[in-house]
Amino acid sequence: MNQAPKSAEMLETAVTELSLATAHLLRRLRAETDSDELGWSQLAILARLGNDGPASTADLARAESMKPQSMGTTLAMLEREGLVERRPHPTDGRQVLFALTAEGVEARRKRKIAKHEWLVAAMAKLDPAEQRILIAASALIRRLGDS
Amino acid sequence: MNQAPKSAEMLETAVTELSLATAHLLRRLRAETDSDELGWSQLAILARLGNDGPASTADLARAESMKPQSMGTTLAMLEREGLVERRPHPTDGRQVLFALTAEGVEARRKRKIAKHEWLVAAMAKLDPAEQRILIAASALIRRLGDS
DNA sequence: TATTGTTATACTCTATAACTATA
DNA sequence: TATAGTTATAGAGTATAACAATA
Repeated sequence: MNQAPKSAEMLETAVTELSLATAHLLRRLRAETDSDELGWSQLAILARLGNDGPASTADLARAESMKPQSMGTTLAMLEREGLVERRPHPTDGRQVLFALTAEGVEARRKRKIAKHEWLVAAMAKLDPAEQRILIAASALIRRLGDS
Repeated sequence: MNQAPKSAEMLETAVTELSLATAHLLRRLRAETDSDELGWSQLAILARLGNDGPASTADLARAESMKPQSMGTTLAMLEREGLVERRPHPTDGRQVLFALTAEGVEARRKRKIAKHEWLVAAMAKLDPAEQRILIAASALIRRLGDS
């Protein structure tokens, strides 16, 4: 008996645990958060535009596993709040590039703090080894989502 | 420079990564799943009733970080599908206990497999050390959600 | 013909509010 | 008066369908 998952059944158990636990964490996090904050996909869009620069609706939809129509709706909200702005694509007249506004840069910095306050406090209570596991797992979870 | 988070800022970064990555994974998982499956909270309810036995609406709501009204609605759906059944509480006439039906036991076994098929495949591609990190992290994430 | 984006509509999940019944 | 549950309504987030513009 070693620590590695050995069978499809063990992987299935692990996957069930992972998905139910993460679903619960996100529900909890929403319950603990003041509701006029930005949603997860909205924060993800700000992060992506901040890190990678301007991007089109279709690019962002692919990156965040959403349909382009849904991404369009979400971008329209962020635009209405003044956090992103439209730019014409230099060569392709169909595309619209979205970029962070100055206000969007500021929102990215500030508003994610409110959203995460509860989780920061909860994570601060873990010991350093446990925190390291979660940090390593975050990178793996991102890879799974992107794969 | 060691591996442990040392400041509030490092914890904030870690928390942002964790929440955005998990939110993306759950979106992706939904996109990859045939849509007539059970939702996450529905699967969580079946798991909890299967592991811990019958429970009331209020108990389940607390356990899954939902409002009792929302839990009531969700339980009503599961009842309509024949997966859970009502029982009177032995001593408290206000409470209703919910329990898995035989069909619910079966659903718990079968339908979560369909829901998780994609993630099992993705996780199977990780190496054993990475799988172990995710398994350890799942338990921590559950603790964070319950805390 | 394929791709990008928009608009309209609908569905899922969860919340809030108002109510009834029991403790 | 406090707690458990129900019903009605609303909101966020995302999907599908139908369409227009550009490649």
